[in-house]
Amino acid sequence: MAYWLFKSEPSVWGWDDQVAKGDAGEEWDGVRNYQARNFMRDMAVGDRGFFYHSQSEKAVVGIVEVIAEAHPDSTTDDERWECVDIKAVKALPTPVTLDQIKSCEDLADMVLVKNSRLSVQPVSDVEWQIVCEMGGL
DNA sequence: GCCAACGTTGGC
DNA sequence: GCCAACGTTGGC
Repeated sequence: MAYWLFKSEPSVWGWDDQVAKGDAGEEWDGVRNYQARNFMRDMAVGDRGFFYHSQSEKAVVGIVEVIAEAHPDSTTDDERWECVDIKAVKALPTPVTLDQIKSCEDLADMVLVKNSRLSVQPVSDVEWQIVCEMGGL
């Protein structure tokens, strides 16, 4: 199983919105970046991901699960763009902030730190474990 | 609100 | 195919 990180502006689509969708989940649409799209193509049903709030909050707030593989993005007719469906699994007891991640030596190589603009990114097994622990899981 | 970093577009 | 111009993102 692979791990990922999904970034969103909470004012547009936040963790609460994701939770409200329940097990039905929602497609992660609106991605218009090739790198991010390619990562979504690599995802498999059952993969887990962090849900990250950018902008004012800048913290990992929850865990999601991929429930559908990449398919055409329903928000555009441009067939270049695809997206997966994800559902909320559980909130982190304590959100893990970007500051915390940056101040942890073992997380210095996280894509979140190195390429902050990428909205969908891979997370290594080790990074996953560390952030989960920091979040109280 | 500013600005740096990055990706994309389009002219040549 | 290169590169300048532009738009967008996201941290500060």
